[in-house]
Amino acid sequence: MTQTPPARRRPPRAHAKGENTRAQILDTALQMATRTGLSSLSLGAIAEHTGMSKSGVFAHFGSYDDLLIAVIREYHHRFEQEIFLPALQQPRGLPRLQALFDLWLERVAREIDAGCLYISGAVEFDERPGPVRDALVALVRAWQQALSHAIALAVQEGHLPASTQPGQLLFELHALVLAAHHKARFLGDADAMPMARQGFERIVQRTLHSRAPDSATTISPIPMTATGD
Amino acid sequence: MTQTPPARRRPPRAHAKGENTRAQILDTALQMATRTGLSSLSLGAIAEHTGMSKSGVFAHFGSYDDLLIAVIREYHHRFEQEIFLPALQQPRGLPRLQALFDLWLERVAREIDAGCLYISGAVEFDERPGPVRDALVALVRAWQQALSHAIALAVQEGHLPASTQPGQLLFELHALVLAAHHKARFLGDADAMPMARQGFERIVQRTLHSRAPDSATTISPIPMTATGD
Amino acid sequence: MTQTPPARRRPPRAHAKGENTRAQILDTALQMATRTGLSSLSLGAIAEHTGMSKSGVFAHFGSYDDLLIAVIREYHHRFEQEIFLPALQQPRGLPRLQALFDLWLERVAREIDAGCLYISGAVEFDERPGPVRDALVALVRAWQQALSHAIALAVQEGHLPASTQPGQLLFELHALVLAAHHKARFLGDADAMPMARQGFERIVQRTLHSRAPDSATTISPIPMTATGD
Amino acid sequence: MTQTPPARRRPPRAHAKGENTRAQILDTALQMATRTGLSSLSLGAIAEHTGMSKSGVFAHFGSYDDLLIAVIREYHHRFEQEIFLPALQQPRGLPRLQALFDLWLERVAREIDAGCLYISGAVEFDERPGPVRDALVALVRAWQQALSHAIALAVQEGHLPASTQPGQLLFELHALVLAAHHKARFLGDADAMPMARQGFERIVQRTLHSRAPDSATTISPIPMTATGD
DNA sequence: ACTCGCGGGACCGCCCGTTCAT
DNA sequence: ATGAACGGGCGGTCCCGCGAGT
Repeated sequence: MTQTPPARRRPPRAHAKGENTRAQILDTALQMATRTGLSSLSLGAIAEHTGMSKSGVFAHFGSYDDLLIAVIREYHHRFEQEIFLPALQQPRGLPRLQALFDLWLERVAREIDAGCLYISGAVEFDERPGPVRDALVALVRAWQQALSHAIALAVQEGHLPASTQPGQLLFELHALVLAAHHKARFLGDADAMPMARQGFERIVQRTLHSRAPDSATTISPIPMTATGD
Repeated sequence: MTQTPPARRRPPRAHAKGENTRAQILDTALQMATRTGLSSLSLGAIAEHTGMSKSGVFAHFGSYDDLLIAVIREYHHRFEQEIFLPALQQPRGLPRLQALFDLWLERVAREIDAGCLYISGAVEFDERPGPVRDALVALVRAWQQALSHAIALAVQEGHLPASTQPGQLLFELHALVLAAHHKARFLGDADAMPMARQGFERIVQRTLHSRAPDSATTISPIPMTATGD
Repeated sequence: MTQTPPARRRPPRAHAKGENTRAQILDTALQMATRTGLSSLSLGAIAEHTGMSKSGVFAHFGSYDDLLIAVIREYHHRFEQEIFLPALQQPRGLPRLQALFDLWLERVAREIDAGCLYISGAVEFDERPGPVRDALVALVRAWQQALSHAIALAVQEGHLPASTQPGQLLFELHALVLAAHHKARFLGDADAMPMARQGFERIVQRTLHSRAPDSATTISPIPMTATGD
Repeated sequence: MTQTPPARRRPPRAHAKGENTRAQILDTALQMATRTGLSSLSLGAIAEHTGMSKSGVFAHFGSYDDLLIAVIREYHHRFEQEIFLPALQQPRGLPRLQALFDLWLERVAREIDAGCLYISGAVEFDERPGPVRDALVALVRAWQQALSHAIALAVQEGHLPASTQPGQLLFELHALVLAAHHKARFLGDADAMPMARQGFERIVQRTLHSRAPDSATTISPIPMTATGD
């Protein structure tokens, strides 16, 4: 969950006004992207929503691709603020992992202003190589790394058995979120989130039972400091 | 798994030449769509790939939306031929369910001429209401119905405990395929398919042990005729 | 009001079926043209209205222009049947002239299925030289010739003074009809026809008074055979 | 005769360059429209005539309809400058009415760069409802209002008898111009203008004699200031 | 330094009249 | 009399640069 290098073409920003405008553009664009997908972002549409001119929008980013990348980075930043950091408040181990999962899930299936860019973007760009896709992949990988780390900590804490395959578990948790996204946003079914949550519990139960069938079924809150990673 | 809502404008086709051309257009378009997404389909691009003129392509479908719908239906048809029907050869119960899952999975993660339209289309159209989305939703639902049926048969055959929650199981299986699609096509990881398969096994184990821990762990091949559904 | 030479490209027609179809096409096309103008005629639209295929429509006329010309000729034919011939029933002189004027006027301002092709076509083709315009001009001239002849007869009969300038009178009568067309169809005013009729009366009164102020003001029906021209 | 409904989309223009280009586009488009009709205006054709790109032309008007409306308004503006305002220089009453008629007539039958949009547009849009037609109707009505006003002034000045029916007179004058347009531009006859002028005189005579046969036949130039309306 | 007006070139879905073989 | 296919044109939108205003 570390940050990738700064913008590629633009000189280092100094003037506050331009910064603010750029931030406002990104905010608007991000809202549009999470609602109707990255592919619905056009300079004209952003300009209309922001009340600026197309070229005014364009000037803040060297190209359309760079704008997309900036939007993705902005999403990543907010994702960190709203999902990753809050989850760090939870004690390390299963509670934190569960928090990461729940917060993500909540974001995915939220009704308005939602849609996870990591998910919709993945499909939109899965066969369109280029810098945008590269940026997206990098950030998704960072997020998966963070999840992996949380899993490792849970093993380390003894909440999950030592035999746990972290990659497999990550894969399965990710799968649940993807499915929730699909079921909620595409099919329009209302029970996507409880199903994903139940899936999480079932996975954890299964993991616990596979090698440690005698431990407690309900996860007790673990009284450890555990704020850093 | 059979569903063919009536065409909207075109009269029933009779002449063989036009049929062939139309089939060839659909074939080309389907290849393009599975490789780079439905949104990459344009009349001009299809015309170029087929060596026809734009208007020649257009004339076979009353509108662009109708073309998309035809592509989706064609995908559905092939999906039936290559995944659903072959799986029916397996004895009903877990073997057939596994076959459905495996064949689907294989299609999803194939390297060239692949990508599952049910998955990519879902994201591309999850915020674009209209007849195209409706057609897509209908076919995805049909496919999920087929999977549900297979699960129910597995319960009926005693391969899965009576306490099985079919909806939850379907959700989790679907999740694995979505994740495999994501991991293979977007992230480019090679181990997507084994992970999905292992996920399948873990889910089945979980289901078996959840309420009926005493039944057989290994699935014996079931000696029933069971070719129909 | 004499007929111009037959079609230009098609071989002499023999088969009755083809004749009937062609007549039906012309009928449909003529309705469309009088309602929405010659420029709204397209092969596709005609095909749809007739239930035929585009090429089926096309095949009956060597080209689009020939179709237009055929439509214009068909209009001319009906114009003769519905306006010219009935007016010939009136005794020659002012009564017949008035009948020509009234019948024409009625056709021009009729609410549905109306619009005089001689008028709308004149504007649509006034700067588009070619065979269509030539045909249109020829038929309009024929009609004006007929009007001129009626005027001459009225002078000859003594209903109009010998000093009458036939060309000028024709011009002014034509003007009234054009104005009625404009006022009724474009401006949508309901009083177009009475104004045109009053204009007719005023012109005739003026003509009568200019040199023969002593003759009868009301036109007495003239008891002559007068069926031919 | 002044009427400028608010523009529909574009912000108020400030930069001179764009204004100039827009004016040049309108000028070119207006020439094309007066020569070959409003329906001959297409973005591509205008672009070609102006040496610009289609999108360059398009960008100056929010839509094709807005372009047409702008062309019509431009015509209206020039009409005011070249016909209405000069006629105001004539003393009110018959001289001014005659001037309005003559100047209009001259414009209608001019050989190159001519054709009256109020006339050709009326036929082209008489069956095509929409904003373009609405704009055209509004401006034609404004012009007719101006003519009506001039007629009323002529009555007021005693040049025409009090019994004059202004609507009828307007109708007949309009008729003459329509007929001149038809005769000159469609039939290609050279004597359209003199006929229209003679028609004007005959109408005036008719009006004078209809109820006030005792007044002066020849119109004496009226020695009044009367420049405003 | 920032923002904008303006214009371009490519492409979009769609419809046109036309040809050709059947 | 038809269906297939074509080439060209339609109005409209896209992303993108240039030059000038502030």
